[in-house]
Amino acid sequence: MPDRIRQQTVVGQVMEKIRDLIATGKYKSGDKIPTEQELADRFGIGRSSVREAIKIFNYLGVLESRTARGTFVCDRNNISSEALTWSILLGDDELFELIEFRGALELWCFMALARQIGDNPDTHKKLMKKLENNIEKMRKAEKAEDRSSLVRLDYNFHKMILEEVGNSIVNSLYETLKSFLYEEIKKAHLSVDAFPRQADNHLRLLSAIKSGNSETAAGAIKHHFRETADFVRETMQREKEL
Amino acid sequence: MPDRIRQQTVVGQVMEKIRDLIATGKYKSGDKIPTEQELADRFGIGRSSVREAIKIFNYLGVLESRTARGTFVCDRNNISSEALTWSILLGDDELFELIEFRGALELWCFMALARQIGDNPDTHKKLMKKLENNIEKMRKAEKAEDRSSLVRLDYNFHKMILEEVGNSIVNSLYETLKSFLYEEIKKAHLSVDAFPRQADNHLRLLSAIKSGNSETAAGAIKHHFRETADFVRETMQREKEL
DNA sequence: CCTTGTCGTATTGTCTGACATTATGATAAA
DNA sequence: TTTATCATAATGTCAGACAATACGACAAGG
Repeated sequence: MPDRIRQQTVVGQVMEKIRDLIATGKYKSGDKIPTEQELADRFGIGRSSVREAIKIFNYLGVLESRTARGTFVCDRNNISSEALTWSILLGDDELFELIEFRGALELWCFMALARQIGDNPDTHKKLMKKLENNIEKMRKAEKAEDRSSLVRLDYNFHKMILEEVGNSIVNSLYETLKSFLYEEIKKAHLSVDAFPRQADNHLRLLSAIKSGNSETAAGAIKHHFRETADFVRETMQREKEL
Repeated sequence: MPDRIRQQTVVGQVMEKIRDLIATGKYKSGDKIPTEQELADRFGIGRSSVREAIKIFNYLGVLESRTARGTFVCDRNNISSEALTWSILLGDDELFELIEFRGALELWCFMALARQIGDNPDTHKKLMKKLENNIEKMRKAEKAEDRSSLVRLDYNFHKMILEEVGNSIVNSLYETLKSFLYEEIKKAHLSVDAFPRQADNHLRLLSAIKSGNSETAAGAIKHHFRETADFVRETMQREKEL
């Protein structure tokens, strides 16, 4: 089946024009492009068509419109991984696939981090300190049976590691996953009597990282996620029984 | 420096509204959303504001507006690659992050697959056959110096594995990445004289999977991706020298 | 000299109403 | 049964208006 023929719309043509202006270097990072009215006049079209094109570029992080000032070409572009995010949003994926996927992201981050530490044990000292601190708080929360804090601490633990490795795409996706999983996991924690011993579990993860051996780290994170998955599975089972 | 305060614009709010409508499942893939005028009335705003929001979603491949028919929710494999294309114009950093991210997805799939085979060596026999077949074709393509085929075979090799493991999120994301990376890698292959010995490389990957040991698989895939990254880096270097 | 307040201006943000274009289905004609 | 015509509804586009606002100039006051 051939792709649907999409006749070139005015907005599409404007986008190409603007794209060319940037691609050819006519306007560079930080430059101010002509006003909407000016572009509309130059292209012989309505201002709203120009606006729609500019709006899209705004969303893509290519242009930035500032009220009363004008529209500028962005510099270091943080191209939106929104497109990737939407990909997740649009699917009616199973909870387990989300957890699996989250595991894939973390697996990679853990291994990368362990590897870096293996190469040079002096790096990431600060992070280690913060992680230890976090685990300490977990212990307190466990004692106080403060489950809400526990979930937050759990999330923070993983988030800190993700950020340290610093792939912005991975981070952005993780953030998206969070909004899906966070509530789910929180609910799970609140609904059951027992919950995993988080502090100990995370301590194991930390040791694995410190070992500087990516295989050890991989083993630990895989184990961790298998436990999480089991826990969620169990919780859902109980919910069904009600 | 604190983030710039960006006051919520009407269009931004509309986008959130629409996003919610989809996220909450009110409108699913293939559904027709209300007309622009209807949405404008419902939200108590002008039609042009609704249009701008819808336009952006159109570009991202989330919605599809058809003249005289209405606006529909896309299914997720239409997520626009064009949006990602823009990042080519931008820094090289993003490119490496994408490659890294792709590596993260594959790492997980390889390990999962190897693990499954380790647990039960009789599974996935059919896939193994197909992979061997693919490598054979690579050999021929290498002899014929048919680089275009080589890129396609490379992609297929990885795609087959991803599909076998069968996490739909991972697959969907990989598909999105493909449209973006495919061209980039193809360009790289075409522009340099030498290229890696793909058949041998992939044979190593296959053996690692067959071993049924996920650590072995992890090592192999990491090595593979380090090579790929180096190759791209090198290519870009050469391009800069021109 | 420095701060503060006021005002004009330029530009984006938004609304409205109009008309153009076109895909679809109903109806009529052959 | 096929073809032609037409009405309808929706998006596509345009023009004009006004609102909101950031910024610079300039004046007032200390």
